[in-house]
Amino acid sequence: MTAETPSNPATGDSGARTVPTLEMVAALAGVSRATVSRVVNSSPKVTPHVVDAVNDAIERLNYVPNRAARSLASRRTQVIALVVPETTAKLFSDPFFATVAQGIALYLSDTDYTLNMLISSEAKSEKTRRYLMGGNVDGALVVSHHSGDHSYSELGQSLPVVFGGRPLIATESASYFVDVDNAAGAAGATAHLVETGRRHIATIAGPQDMPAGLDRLTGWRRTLSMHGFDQSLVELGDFTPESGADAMRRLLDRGVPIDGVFAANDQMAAGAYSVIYERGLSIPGDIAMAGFDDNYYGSTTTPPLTTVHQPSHELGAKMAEVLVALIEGKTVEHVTLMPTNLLVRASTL
Amino acid sequence: MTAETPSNPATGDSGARTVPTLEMVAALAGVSRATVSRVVNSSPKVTPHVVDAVNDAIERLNYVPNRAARSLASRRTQVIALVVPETTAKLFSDPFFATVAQGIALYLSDTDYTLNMLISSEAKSEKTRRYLMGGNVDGALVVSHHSGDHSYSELGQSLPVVFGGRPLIATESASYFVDVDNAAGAAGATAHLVETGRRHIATIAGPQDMPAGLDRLTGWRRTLSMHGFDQSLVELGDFTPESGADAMRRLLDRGVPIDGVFAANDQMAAGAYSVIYERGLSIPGDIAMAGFDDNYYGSTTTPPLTTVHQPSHELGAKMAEVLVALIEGKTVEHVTLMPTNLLVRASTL
DNA sequence: CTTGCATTTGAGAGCGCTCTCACGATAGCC
DNA sequence: GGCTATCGTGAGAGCGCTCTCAAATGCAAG
Repeated sequence: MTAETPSNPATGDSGARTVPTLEMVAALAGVSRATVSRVVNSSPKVTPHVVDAVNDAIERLNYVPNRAARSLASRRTQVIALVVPETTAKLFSDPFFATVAQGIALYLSDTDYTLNMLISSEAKSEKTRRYLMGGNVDGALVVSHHSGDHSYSELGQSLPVVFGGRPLIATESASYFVDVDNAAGAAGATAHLVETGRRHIATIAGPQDMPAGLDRLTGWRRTLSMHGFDQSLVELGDFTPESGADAMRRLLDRGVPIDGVFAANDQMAAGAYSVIYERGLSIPGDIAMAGFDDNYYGSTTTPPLTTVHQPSHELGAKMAEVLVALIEGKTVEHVTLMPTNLLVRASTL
Repeated sequence: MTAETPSNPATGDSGARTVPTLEMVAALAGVSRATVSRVVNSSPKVTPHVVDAVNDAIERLNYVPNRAARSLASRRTQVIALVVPETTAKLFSDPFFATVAQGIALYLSDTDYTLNMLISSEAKSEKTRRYLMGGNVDGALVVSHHSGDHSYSELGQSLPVVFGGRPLIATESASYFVDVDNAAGAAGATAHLVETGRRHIATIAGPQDMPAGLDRLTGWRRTLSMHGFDQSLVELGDFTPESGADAMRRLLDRGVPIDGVFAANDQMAAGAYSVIYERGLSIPGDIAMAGFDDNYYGSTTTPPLTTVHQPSHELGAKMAEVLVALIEGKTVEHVTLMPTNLLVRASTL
């Protein structure tokens, strides 16, 4: 309405609405700063009657603790960094990642921690590292699809760090991570295929240099070996629909019977669909299909794809939970695997 | 490797790796604290030779300014909040939103500002408001699909706030927002249909209580009226594929000639596709289709959908840019519209 | 009624930084 | 050469909070 000054209250112009301080609350409540501090931090040793008086003053002044001052004095920042390597950020539109981030944010909104999201490009990784090490955060969460981004793994030695997704090489024993139980999910999906009567079950596996690709293949093998079935029907893809189609083509070209396929993700399964139809085969009549991820690709195929749902939201929440526990000095498991659940749809009858 | 203590350096146990302070840098460089501060903040009035000495000391100690102390002393937090109403967060997997967030983060990574992401549920909106007003952030960005979430609009009076997406009622003159130029994008897509020879152009509009729905319809009208074409071929949808299919069905049931359709988003366009094929019509032979959003739905149809691409990444960056300008006391436009660009694909020849 | 102990409260010293102000040094001027 | 500007630098006072430590209070026991 007026000029452009009111839009910048930081300047402290106009009414000079001073933000209330601990001091002011103390004065109003007729106690000392220390006591107010105790109430604010819910220390047990304060007389109930005093607590009320202080809370009343806080309410009246609409007091909010100043984070900076608190953190300076307590040497705790109450800030958690969410580090997103830029390579992953490119895939930010990836629903999986976005949902993980959401889970993290939601979990933290119930705590006193604040989420600091930072995208670290290759070029500025040194800046990021410095920021993290400079005592500006209490801990860090690193979410990444690429295990190569574990250049941040060394961070774990001087700052609590929790990774989303397990590193390819688990030798970095000092680090903490939360991941989806890929192997169990894949084993479950494969078991479901077996239960529906399939006996010649192939898999379109993911890249074997990615934990998700590796573990899902392992899960498939686990179920097959449990039943003594043939484990030779493996073709690799790179998680794209095209690679799924190619892999399916190679599988069918083998000329051996195939009545079920477990694809390591929904994209590849969707790719496989087109090839199956090309060959005049039906789903699930001739071949039952199961995928992994539970995303748009699987839900829009005809018939809808049976798939392994990942608890991405819960994964994020768990990451945050583990980190907070770590920061607060509790002992926690280095590895946490989140259970998946099978979403049975028409592609497996 | 050892116990679980080393994983929590915050405790300050073990080697007690003290974080270097300004004081230490000053001592090492043989100058006063004030001078180091000047160098760190690149004040112009420091002798070059001294600057070097200080930078040298900073390098040697691996010094990083303590954010809390700095913010306490300067009364600036260098923190920008990204407020995501929970209703929007539910749609976090929405690529549009995720990309906007990414644009914001990326822009800020080049500044001295830090991004604080917070999801505010209805229940905790008071907590969020307090946090924002409590001097913990220098400004806030509010991203939301629902104009109803502008309960945060009042924030603008005491804190610099920039909204992503324009509010439905623009009377809140004091607020700043950045939006995609929906009307221009829609007008452009429609103009493209005209250019390819279409004369009977319908539209599947979005909800008229959402700015995006409203403005895209306006854009369609603008182009048609410019050419003196019939503007009666309007059916409303709610941005879902199903609603698009229904709207298309209603349009075709009118029994009047239609040779082009502008759908207010790709999802509805995809829904319309199925109905068009059901009726034995071809795309673009009988009917040319254009959408809006440029997402997965449009790119996977057959033929691929001509659509309006939104600069979501740039939108986020612009929001951050406007907010930073605002914080720094500069005068900026209240309204910023980001240009869209038309992605011509096979659905319009 | 005094002594001792537990428990609540207050005083005060920082946390690491910014920023005002005053100082000494250099430069420019008549 | 003495005078006033100009400039770079340092001293020191906080910013709002936490936390230690001591004082004050209350209460049970002697």
